[in-house]
Parts: sequence; C-alpha cells; structure tokens
Amino acid sequence: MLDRKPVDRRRQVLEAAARSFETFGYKATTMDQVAKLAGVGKGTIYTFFDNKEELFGEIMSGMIRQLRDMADRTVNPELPFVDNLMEVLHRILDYREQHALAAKLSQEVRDIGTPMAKEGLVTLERAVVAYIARHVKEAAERGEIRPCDPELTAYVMLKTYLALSSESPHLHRPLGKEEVLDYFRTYWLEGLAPR
Amino acid sequence: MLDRKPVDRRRQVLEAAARSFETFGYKATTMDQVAKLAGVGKGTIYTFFDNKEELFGEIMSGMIRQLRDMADRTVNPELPFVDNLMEVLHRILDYREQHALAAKLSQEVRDIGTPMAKEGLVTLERAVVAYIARHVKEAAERGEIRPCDPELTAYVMLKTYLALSSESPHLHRPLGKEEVLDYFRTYWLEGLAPR
DNA sequence: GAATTGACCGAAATAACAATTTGGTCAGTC
DNA sequence: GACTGACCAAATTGTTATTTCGGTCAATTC
Repeated sequence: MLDRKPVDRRRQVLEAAARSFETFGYKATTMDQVAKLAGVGKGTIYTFFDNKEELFGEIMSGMIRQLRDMADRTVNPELPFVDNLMEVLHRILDYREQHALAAKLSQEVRDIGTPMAKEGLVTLERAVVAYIARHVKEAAERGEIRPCDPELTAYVMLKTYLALSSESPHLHRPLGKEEVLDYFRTYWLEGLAPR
Repeated sequence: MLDRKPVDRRRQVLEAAARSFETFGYKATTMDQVAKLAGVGKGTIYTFFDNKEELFGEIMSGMIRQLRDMADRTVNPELPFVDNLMEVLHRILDYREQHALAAKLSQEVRDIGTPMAKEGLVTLERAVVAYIARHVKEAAERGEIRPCDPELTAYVMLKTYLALSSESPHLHRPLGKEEVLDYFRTYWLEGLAPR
C-alpha cells in the first residue's frame, strides 16, 4: 500500500499557494487566503511549512526547476554554443515575462518594492547565471570557446543580453531577435579587434 | 565697462544651490534654504530660474561639463583605444562615487527614490554613453576597431564595465582594476572564439 | 522704474493616532 | 494525532491634523 493520504493536503496547499502568489504577488497573498483556496485550515499549512517565507521558497524552487527543464529541452548539442545560448536566453526572457509568478514579482518590486519579491528574483537570476555558467564551462572544455571564469563570464553575458534585448528602451531602440543574436555574436565571439 | 553688477546674484544663487544639492540632495534642498545660503531674497532666484527643476538642471549640466573636461584631459591619443576607454571609465566611476552631487543623488534614489534625482542620474548616464560613443566612432574611423553602431556599442560597453567593476557584489567577488581591464580586453577586443 | 524682498497662499508632505489586517499559535474537536 | 479556526501581538493601512515648501506678488529699496 502507498502511504498516500485520501487527500494530499500538502499538494493542495502548494497548488493554492502557487495560484495565489502568481495572482496577487507575495505581499498580497495571505495565509488565510491560501488556506481558503486550498480548502484547508490555516494551521494545517504550518504542519508542512514553517512560515510564509518557506512556502514561497518552495514555490520558487519549483518554478526554477521547471525553467531549467525547459532550457535543457531547447539545447541542441549539434548546434554551436552561441546559438544555443541565445535561444536559451531568449526563451528564459520570454518565460520571465510570461510566467505569471515571475511577471507578478517583477511588477511587485517595481510598484512597492517588497523585499521578499526582490529576493525571489535575485534567486531566479542566480539560477540563470549558474545554468549559463555550466554551459560556458562545458563549451570551454570542448574547446569551442577559450578558457575563462565561467561564473563571471556567464554573469556578464546575461547583462549584455539584457542590455541588448530589453533594458532601458530610453537609451536605444528595441532590437529584433536576429539583431540581438548578431550583436551578441560580434561582441562575444569575434571581438572588436580588426581582423 | 563690463555690465557686471556690483554683486553677481546669479552666480551667488548657482553656488549656493550647488552646495545645497550636494549636501542635502534634491528633495531636502528648499528654495528658502538656497536663498538664505545665497544671501538673497527668495524671489530673486525666480528672476534667474523658472523653478527648482530648472535650477537643478543648470547645476547638473555644470557637473556634466566638468566631467567631460576631466575625461578629455585623461585621454592620451598615443595610447590604444581600450586603454583610454578603461582609464576614462575608471575615472568616471571614481568621479561618480566621489563627486558629492552624484553620490548624494545615488543615495537619494536608493533611499527614497526621488524622481528628479533619478532623472538627473539618467541624464548623467546619457552623457557618459554619448561621450564613449564619440570615441568608439572615432576609433572605428581610424580602423582601430571594427565598424559598429557607436551608440549601442557604447551602451553595452558601459554595462559590461559596470557589471565587471561595481555591480552586484553578491553575484561575484569584486575585481581589481587590472583584472577588470584584462577581462574587458578579452571580452571586447579578442572575443571568446578560439584563435 | 528696475531690481529685490519676504509675507503669504494652496498643494503636498509628514506626523499622530485610530482601525484593520495578518502571520503565526494552540486549546480543543473529530 | 491530524486538523481546525478563534485568538493574539505586531505590522499595516486609513484618517485626520499639522507642517513644510514651491511659487507669487504687493511693497520696498536703490
């Protein structure tokens, strides 16, 4: 016999919390709300999670896992490193804009600066950098790119990509996906030194 | 005869305002305060400047002019483009951290997010990008670097430099001046493609 | 009569206080 | 012993009173 309960309350709570966080954000999600949505007494939540912060953390790691899986699925080992990188970054950005939770957290940080929401996005960024770093390291080991500090390189790559693709539309016109790829390739692979 | 008044009230106001803005920030600087410091009636300020915003703008352009002059003085036409660029960026960052007004505005934005202070810093960043862009353009014309969109390149260069030198100390250890120069040269001049 | 001033005004910020909400607990129920 | 929801202190929000500040302009000075 499986030791599964007649109703899996932990899952109920988790799903209700996910829905609430992505609909209302961190701050506006109340534990009463989650309990109601999960059809569970408030106390029950605290038998699974120590506090609101931990519950939120659980949702976040779920999202990050989901994002990593998606990224893994888009990587094609046949293709060159930069092409994979650009595709992954592109999808991640799309994801970040489209995924309800990430979008809501961004908005919450902009609008009211909830510290926990900020922290969540930092965690997300860290995960992205770590993911890129892994691929940079592998590409360097394969000799596809020159040796370099993977973490630092990944971080600067992400910043470059963001600068090119989305950031500060005040400072330059928005670029198309192809243009971003071109510039990224020029800057990062070939360098500006005249051939 | 010069048409200089016995006392140059405009200069008095400008100097008092500069001192006040860099000591107290934008928001905490009051027009009464400036008038007192300048030893001038409040109404007098309004004979020279339409409003507080314009007075602030005048101070800002003064600072930007001063910064550009400093940058021009550090550029050595004998040296390669990247070396000049790094030295200029380094000095500008130093300047931004040390110049009382810029530092105060950064703090004000962090602490209370005064919109006018934010706008002032954006203006400053725009000026920096424009300055770099000019040098990128010239370097490209000299054939020292390959042709590229000067504005966009300047913008991404600034972002790279900031990512390497100061930003988010959470995500990677702070780098020394030499390390920053090395990485910048690797990323921007040589590229990551294996030789 | 041109330049200068500072008392004055309304709008906006801030402080002070009251009312409500919320994360978390735990005695009691099933 | 899994589960609940009334309960509590602390934090947040709503409200009102008070102060501050950018800007004006009639009065004053030179």
